[in-house]
Amino acid sequence: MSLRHALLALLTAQPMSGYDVTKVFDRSVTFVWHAPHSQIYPELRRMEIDGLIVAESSPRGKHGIKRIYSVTATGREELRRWVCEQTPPEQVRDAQRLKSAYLEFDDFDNARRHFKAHLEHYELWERLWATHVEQLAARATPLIRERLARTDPADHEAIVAYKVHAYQGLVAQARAEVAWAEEGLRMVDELEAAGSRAPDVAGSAR
Amino acid sequence: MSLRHALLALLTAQPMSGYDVTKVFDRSVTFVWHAPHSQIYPELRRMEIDGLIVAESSPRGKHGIKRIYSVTATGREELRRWVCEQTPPEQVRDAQRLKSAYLEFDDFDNARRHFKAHLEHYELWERLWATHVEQLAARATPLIRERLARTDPADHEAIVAYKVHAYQGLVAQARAEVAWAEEGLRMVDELEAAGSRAPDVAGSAR
DNA sequence: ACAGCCATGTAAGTCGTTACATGATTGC
DNA sequence: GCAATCATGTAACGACTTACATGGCTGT
Repeated sequence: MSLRHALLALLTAQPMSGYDVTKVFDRSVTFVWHAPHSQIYPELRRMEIDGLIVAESSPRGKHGIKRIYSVTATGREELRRWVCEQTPPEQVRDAQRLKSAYLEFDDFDNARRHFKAHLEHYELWERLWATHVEQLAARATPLIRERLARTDPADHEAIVAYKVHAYQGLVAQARAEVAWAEEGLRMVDELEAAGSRAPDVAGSAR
Repeated sequence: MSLRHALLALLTAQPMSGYDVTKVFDRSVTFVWHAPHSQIYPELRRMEIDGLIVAESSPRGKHGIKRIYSVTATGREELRRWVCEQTPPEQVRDAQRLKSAYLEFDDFDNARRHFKAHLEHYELWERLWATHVEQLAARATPLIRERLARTDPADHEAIVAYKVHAYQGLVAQARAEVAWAEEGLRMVDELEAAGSRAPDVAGSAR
């Protein structure tokens, strides 16, 4: 149940509405966890019921209510518990890689298209994450400013260092993916040059 | 629905029982996709209903039936369709990294334990995947032998190359994770040496 | 006889995706 | 007046996890 902890972590920086959270989650580059609003709103409600957060409600129009959530002492304790706990590493489940292992069912052009898309995707994210690392290191994002403003200055160095390091990990991953896709493109060219049979039919032999 | 395609891909190498598949999935290093048997058995049944695979059944003891599944022409076509189709890259959802970004809620010793576990995990998998790459390149695993025996020799080079490349991607990922964890350990040492405050209480300031 | 692995399932519950739905405010 | 964006939800379905459950075969 990491969505809950992602939300808790975010709200320790700054009290926010559900909408603000969805923005940070799916529009900004700020996060290592994706979730759609249809998952976020109900989870915030459940967290409120469980006493991890409290909402300050104000009316919005005739019907709606706007809720600004902030983390309670219980929520803070739960976040601490989760961070301290060792969680077993996730199991591999990598559809992109799985597919790449069976490209003999596809033709060379499409295989190249496949690796090109991979390349472009990770080049983009490498840039986004790298930019975010810079901004974190410069303590320049609104969120890190808020977080630092709410914590003891003696902790600031560690708070920033941990976040910078986490995003650097994502940058490194992205670089590895870019290199892998480039290698894939070279491989397809070589296979084609070596005159491997048009693989459209490969695998259908029996 | 990639489990379905992972199963299809596997069964194109060689007809197998559900049990064999679970072995390949969770005991051997052979795969880039994890799934427990409780997910595999029902999925195989559904795939049979959908005409993607057929079972050759033989009785086992008084009650049980042993089923050996093989891929039909429809199944083969479905696999081809899936491989050719461009799938959007997965969204980030990385609990380990999320946690690492909030280690200020933990103490230095436990933060180190966290990175050590990460390091050991990926060192292990790097070895396992690297070994698998070697064995694939040497065409030495039972599964790749079977697969090659059932396909046109003109395709063998591509079939092996794609699989080798896929697993090399996992090896590269694992190396990046190892380097990241080592960097994390250095970071914690530096933070401690620099005398950042005991972070047990960090973040609880308000 | 017992251990260990072969072999196959069900069930309950959680997590996540996709689509549907509604209304308010702000700026042009 | 309209578009864009703010803001908040529900519903259905599918994917995945964890635990429970059963029985066969093989070697010692």
